[in-house]
Amino acid sequence: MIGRWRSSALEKNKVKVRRKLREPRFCFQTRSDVDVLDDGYKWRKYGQKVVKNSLHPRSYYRCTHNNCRVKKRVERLSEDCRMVITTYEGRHNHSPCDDSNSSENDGFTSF
DNA sequence: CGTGTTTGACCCGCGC
DNA sequence: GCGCGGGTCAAACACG
Repeated sequence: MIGRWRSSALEKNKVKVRRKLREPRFCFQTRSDVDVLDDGYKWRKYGQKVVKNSLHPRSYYRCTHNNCRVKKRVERLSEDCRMVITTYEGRHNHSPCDDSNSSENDGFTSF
């Protein structure tokens, strides 16, 4: 069976994983021809799944930062292919164009 | 050579 | 208790 032995760290590391995901989710509806809107952050696609609500596949993006675990969910409307729903999950702990002047853990901790 | 993208499989929570 | 829907990860491939 040459499948996927994902049991690497899954054997006994079942603890602590899959937390509550309590981060607030910001949903934005944008009418654009492109799926991903460059808002200043870099996103890396980590999955794609088709849902019943939409006849189109949903794309899952993640911030490619070191200390940023913000997730972005891009869904397309079945009635309007040009309309995409961008759902931001979590909060960025760095500036959009992070370089030198980074806000880092400054005010986001209050959240 | 490195990073990003793509796809399939696996896991968990909820509904019936 | 079982089935289904939804979400995540990891390995391979393509492009810069």
